[in-house]
Amino acid sequence: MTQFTDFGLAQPVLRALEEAGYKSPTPIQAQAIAPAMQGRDLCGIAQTGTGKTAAFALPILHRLAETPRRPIRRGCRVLVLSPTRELANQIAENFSDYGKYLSFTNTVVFGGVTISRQEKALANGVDILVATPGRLMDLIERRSLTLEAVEILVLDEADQMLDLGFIHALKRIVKMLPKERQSLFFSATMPKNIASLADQYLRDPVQVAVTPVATTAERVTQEVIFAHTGAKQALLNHILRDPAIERVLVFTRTKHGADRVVRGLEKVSINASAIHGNKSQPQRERALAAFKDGSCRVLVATDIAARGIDVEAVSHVINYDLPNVPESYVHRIGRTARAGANGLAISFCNDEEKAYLRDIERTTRQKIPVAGFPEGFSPPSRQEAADNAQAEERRPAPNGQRPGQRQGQRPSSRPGGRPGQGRGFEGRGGENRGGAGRPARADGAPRPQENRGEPRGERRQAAPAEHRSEPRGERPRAPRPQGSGEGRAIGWLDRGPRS
DNA sequence: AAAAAAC
Repeated sequence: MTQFTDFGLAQPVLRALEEAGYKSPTPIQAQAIAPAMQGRDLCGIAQTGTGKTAAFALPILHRLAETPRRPIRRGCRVLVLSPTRELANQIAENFSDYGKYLSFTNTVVFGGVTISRQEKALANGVDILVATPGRLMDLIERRSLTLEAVEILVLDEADQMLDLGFIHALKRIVKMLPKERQSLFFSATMPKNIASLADQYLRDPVQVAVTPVATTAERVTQEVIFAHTGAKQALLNHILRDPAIERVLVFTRTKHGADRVVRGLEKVSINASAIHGNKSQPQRERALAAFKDGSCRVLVATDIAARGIDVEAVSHVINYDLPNVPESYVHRIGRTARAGANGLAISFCNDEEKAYLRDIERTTRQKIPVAGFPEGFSPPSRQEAADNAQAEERRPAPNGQRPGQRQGQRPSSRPGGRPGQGRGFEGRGGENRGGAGRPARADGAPRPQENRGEPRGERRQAAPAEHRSEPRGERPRAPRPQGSGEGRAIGWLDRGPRS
């Protein structure tokens, strides 16, 4: 069996790996590290959770260590592009971890936080820059960043980047890169548009594939519970009353849905926070940090967190809404059962979602066992649920607003409702600082206030499939978080003397 | 259709 020591990685990299307790590479690492170390281009098909980040971070650190040189002013030697801010942060943390015994500078830039600190961080150049496309373009247009000296390009989650409409930004970015460079592409799936992009940008790439598309993670026990829309919240509240569920990720289909679920949980005194694209960056960071450090056991998320968010010891994933894209289901449940742990994925399915369920089962080529309601749970009738929803609409919110009333014309610009502060002028900045001032708890987090006015009447529809009810299997105990959970603060890798 | 992403 291959060990990390077999690759001939630079000693400081090996030392960091050893300290982290990593001995043998995952399949993607086993295939990707050697060619990437040699400077080959790479096209990797791998889902998150396969050890993809280390698969490119380790050889990149090795190559930097082999050819130490000072980055040019406002330039970077390695550019890593990520579709979401959280993933960008995480990639940068990984570089910091694996590179802790090297003296490279590593910074991350993304939107939603003040730009001036990022500009300062780039002024003297950095070795490794992790970025989301929008802020990257912004920095380039401001002449705070140049890509003329990039030696290695990494495109992470390429398929999601394209889904999110980053193709134009991507093309502009790649045009600015030197022709002579190493390019590493990673994608969970390889649809035609990604394949042609790879064709265009990669030179004689090594193809690496480790997981067939839409393979659900092993060790994730899956089940589906049929519940009409009005019963879902009560069902969730009931399930989460079990204190054995220590860290649970709840997925909703919409941003409003996420906020609504959080409010529903809070009504029964279950502390939860939401993470989605309408939240300010500080709110997003607070929510994720509180979830990671255990001060908040329930994180309600849109698909922003479906990919790439690597939180240890997520014991349960609950699909409050089924995703209409089967791949999304795979990514979501892949958030649990990570690092050798077991996990349980429970999906709520209403009449309208039964079609999605069939799609998911077809794509993953497996039937998801149907579970009945948990013991002691009786769902509200559709009528009751509709009445409750109506009452909820009439009930004034604590801030004096009625649910459904908009905060302003552009609710997303001031998601937390902090008067007088735009989202770009608070928080700790996007660069890789020591994390000073990052609140450890979500306690002070502003409550979501974007409400919605959509009536909650149940749209009835003929129930197509009759699914057999099965007894609920034994639930896995939530694994205890290892160490601090949050990990150490992201730090600058202080530039030491160069050899 | 919704998701995220720059200001």
